[in-house]
Amino acid sequence: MKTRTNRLVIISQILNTQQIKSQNELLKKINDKGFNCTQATLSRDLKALKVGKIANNEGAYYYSIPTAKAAKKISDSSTSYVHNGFVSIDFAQNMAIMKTIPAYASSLAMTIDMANAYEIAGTIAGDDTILLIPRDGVSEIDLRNRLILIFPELKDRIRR
Amino acid sequence: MKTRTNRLVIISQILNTQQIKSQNELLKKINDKGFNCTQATLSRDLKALKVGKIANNEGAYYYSIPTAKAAKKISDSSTSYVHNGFVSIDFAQNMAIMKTIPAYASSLAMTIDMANAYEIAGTIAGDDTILLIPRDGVSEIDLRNRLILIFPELKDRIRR
DNA sequence: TAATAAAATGAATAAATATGCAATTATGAT
DNA sequence: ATCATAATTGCATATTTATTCATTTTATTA
Repeated sequence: MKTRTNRLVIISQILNTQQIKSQNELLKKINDKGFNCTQATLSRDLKALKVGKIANNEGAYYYSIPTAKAAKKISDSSTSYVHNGFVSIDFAQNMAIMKTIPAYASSLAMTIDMANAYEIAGTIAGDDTILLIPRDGVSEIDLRNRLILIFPELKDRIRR
Repeated sequence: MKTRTNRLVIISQILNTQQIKSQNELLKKINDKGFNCTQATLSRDLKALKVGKIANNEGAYYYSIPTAKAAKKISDSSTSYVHNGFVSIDFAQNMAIMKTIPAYASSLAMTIDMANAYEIAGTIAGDDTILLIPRDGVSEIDLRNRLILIFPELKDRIRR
């Protein structure tokens, strides 16, 4: 049976696995799967799914379903952040840049400093950002693992 | 002086602070600021900035500038660097991390400091790395454009 | 089940966005 | 400076997406 809900499911599957760049392109794929509908319906479907249109590296635009990642970000900022204000962590140029809830950076940085972790040469905290400077020779993985030791609850949030 | 780069800066400022839902809406704001251009130009500008259109919680669509996190490495460290030691630049968590030829970081950072760029709150230079800290509210695009103003020869290496 | 309300859809079209082309302006090289 | 090349832009229009209105399908209630 080909109900609207089925169609929405298929659409989100398609958008999660392919870079679709127009509704007509999507329409063809949807028709191939046995749904017959028109562009007008797809326009409404995409709105219902809150699908956005964003650019990839090459600058080509494609439809994008709000990802689990984005959803997570939203839930992070509203409710379920961990106790110390941790929001996210990024690695660049062999440093770690940790984002926190506004105003939480210095207390979180202090917690890190007090752990006396060998891997961490020092920290610089702003309002909602901490820069973690690893010692020479310390890899990103080493740093991640150390942070997980300090904050076990980060385990599921720190890996890609 | 109202150059294209100026316009791009203003556009990104607007998009970072307001939820703009159509190019005509943006066109009015841009015109108010003294730029006169047409919708066609804005269409091209948005593409150049890789602006996407995404839904907010209520399901209304608005333009969105890609975040620093989503932006990826934009320079190629294998090609020849420019005269002042610049090698590459990366953006993360709304900061810029600039790599230079070894020992060139502090002199390059000094050049940046002397430009007295509003967008840049400060710099920290190591041996071959400079951390550029933007002022609150300054976007990655603002920073890129400012750096291009300081070092015109970066133009092709700093923007996609 | 029949009657009624709500939701979903297509066809046509409005609205929004992108683009081909020609003109203009900026950039570089000699 | 002068010429050549590349970048930027507006206009007109093509392409893409959203919406109105009428109709059909699905759900709800008596």
